[in-house]
Amino acid sequence: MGPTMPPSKKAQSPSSGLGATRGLSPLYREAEAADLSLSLSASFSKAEDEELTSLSWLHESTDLLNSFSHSGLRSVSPLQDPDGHPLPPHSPSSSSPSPDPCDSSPYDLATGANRKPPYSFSCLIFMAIEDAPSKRLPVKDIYGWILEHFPYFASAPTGWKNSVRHNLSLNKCFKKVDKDRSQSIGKGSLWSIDPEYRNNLIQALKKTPYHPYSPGLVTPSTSPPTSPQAYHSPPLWPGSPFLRKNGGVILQVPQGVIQNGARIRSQGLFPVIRPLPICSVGSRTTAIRSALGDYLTQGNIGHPCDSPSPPPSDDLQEDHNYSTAKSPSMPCSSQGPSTLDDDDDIIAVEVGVHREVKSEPQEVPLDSASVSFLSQHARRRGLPWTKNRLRALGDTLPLKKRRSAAAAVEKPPSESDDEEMKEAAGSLLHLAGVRACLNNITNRAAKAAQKEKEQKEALRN
DNA sequence: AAAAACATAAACATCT
DNA sequence: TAGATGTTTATGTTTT
Repeated sequence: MGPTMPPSKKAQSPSSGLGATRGLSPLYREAEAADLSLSLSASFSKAEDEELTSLSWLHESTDLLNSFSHSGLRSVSPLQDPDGHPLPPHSPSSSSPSPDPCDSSPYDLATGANRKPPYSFSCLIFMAIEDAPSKRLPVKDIYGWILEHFPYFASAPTGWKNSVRHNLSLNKCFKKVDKDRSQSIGKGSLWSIDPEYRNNLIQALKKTPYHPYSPGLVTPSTSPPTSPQAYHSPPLWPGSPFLRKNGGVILQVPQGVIQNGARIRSQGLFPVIRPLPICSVGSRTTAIRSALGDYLTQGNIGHPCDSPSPPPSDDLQEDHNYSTAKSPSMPCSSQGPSTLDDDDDIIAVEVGVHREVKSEPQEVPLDSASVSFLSQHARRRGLPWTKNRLRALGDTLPLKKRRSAAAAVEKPPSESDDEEMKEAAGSLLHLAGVRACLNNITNRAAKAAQKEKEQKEALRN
């Protein structure tokens, strides 16, 4: 970027973070996937092969489904081992011989306060601002919010404040609000979230393994989103206005509890921070996510984006300030600039299964999150073509001017939500069908067993 | 290996 | 003037 940049270093894309803290998600994701990802899909295929003659696979699968949905639901609830026994928050001395990916976390689950939170500064700032009633905060209050929710920073080196300011300045997701001189708040300005980039911040939070945006953290809403905006930018974290308006909030963490370095408050906007996934549970969930994901992808859900047409970019970092420009609208996205990647696919399945399991198939509520997630399930990563294009454009402009310049080449969102709603509904219903089928067979098996038992008893008598 | 994402440090300007 | 705030540059680390 800078003209003085060493040639060996690529023009720095000093994107202030939009993504989750690195190093966590990929590690545990991989390990999870490697663990039980085969078990469910294997079960499904086994069913086909054996023509349902054996029911062992079924119980296996059903258990997995249940545990998956439950683990998704009770994201802050007691973690369980594969047998359903509660696990301590973090057990490095786990008997598992294989390396535990969770151990690689820089996070201290036991105290939460000693280690750096698994959120990038941009996520922290975002949460702070979103937590403010007026959705705008002076830096000082952003400091305060971070300190209040992440005690780690109380004893952290003072540089973090510099990083916060650095992020505010450089991340175009954050916008300085012109301060009314009459209502001066003292030094500095108020900072707010640029609505254009809000979705991207949400996506960034989603990429954090413990993000409070996870649909798994919330109860399914029983009514559809009330505003069109909700379809595009569903604020799904517990306590969000959206949720408050549409349903309940699952909060199972006592007030004041510190988890993942976050001080949990029941009334806060981001009161729930997902605990670091314990692998025995996490691997299950990923297994199911993976298996169901494959299942859904194999022609069970058609999506316009599955066609050979160029896949949309879902690079969240396209919204970074320094040299990149706002990410473009996606031809198949109803969610604004960014689309979903594999992580989001995971969430999509999580939502679907969770809802399906919790309610009758016909009662599956379709909120914006599940709609978007499911509809984009099979989407694949695309080349961030606009990123390069816009970067080339932006590099020649002063920092803040790049934003407007980039915006000038933006295209408005074009995809209708209806199509995705239909697909999502199909996906959910399909999941519901899978589950119903499983239940059906389970019931029949149980009945058969019962009958057999009764016959034996009758014979004995 | 290169690129990208993110963190951190620091210099400097501006404002209160 | 001091300190807070805001901007920018430089560079290191880690992940993709």
